[in-house]
Amino acid sequence: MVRTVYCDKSGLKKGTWTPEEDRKLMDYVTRYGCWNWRQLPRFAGLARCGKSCRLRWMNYLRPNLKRGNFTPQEEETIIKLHAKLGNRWSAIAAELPGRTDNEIKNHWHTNLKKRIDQQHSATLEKTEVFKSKDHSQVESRQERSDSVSETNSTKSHGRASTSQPSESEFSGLTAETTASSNQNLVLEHDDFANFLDANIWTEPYMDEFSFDPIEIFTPTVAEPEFTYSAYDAELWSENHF
DNA sequence: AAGCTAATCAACCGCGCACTT
DNA sequence: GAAGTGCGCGGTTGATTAGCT
Repeated sequence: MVRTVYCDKSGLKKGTWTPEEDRKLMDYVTRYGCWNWRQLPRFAGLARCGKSCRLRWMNYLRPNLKRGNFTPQEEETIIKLHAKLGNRWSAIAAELPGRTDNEIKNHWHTNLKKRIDQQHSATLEKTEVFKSKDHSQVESRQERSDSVSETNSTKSHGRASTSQPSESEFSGLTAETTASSNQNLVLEHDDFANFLDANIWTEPYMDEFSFDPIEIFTPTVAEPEFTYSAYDAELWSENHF
């Protein structure tokens, strides 16, 4: 899962990082901090571009990074935040200590997105089933109504057989139907509402692009600037090398 | 065992923003 | 105000692994 090492035109190394490079970067950042990513590789003795160093540090070498599988709680948080914030991975990562934006982004694209899509299509399917079921009831109701009023009017024919029942058709139906005859329909409405409630991700997901980022994005308390002692570095190195 | 496909994830690339000169 | 520089972010790529036929 790593890119082969190669050098670009300017002689800068690209591709996977070697343990030696990691150690150099770790040592340097631990000792001097990341005062200038562009200059850093030169001083750290690395034939890498600053961007690459920054990325490696942020996504892999930075201490307090969690490795391994995402917990269900973390996944839940990601889904919620994604519904709220969209693809603002860094903002999402800020809410998940120890996780990087890259890691979250990868996890989203490889796992969570599919899951959400499945839920989304299941919701649509159920909605369609509900609509067609409801529609057929409207139609049968309309037919009965039509048959009654057939002698009085012939102009209303055909309307009920057109695609979707309108809102007025629904409200008319509620007003017209007796308690006993519409009981099933009411229950189904409730079931549908319950289904939507139970399917807690549906709404925010579908509403993803209609949020007001300024209104809903509540900045969290910034984490204190990372301070890293030589002892920590040693301890970390022991565990990782 | 071999070949193929899908999944995973580290790393690269390009763009935009903020800051400095 | 324009140009230059650095950084951060999000999208994309591609090598490797896992799973299936």
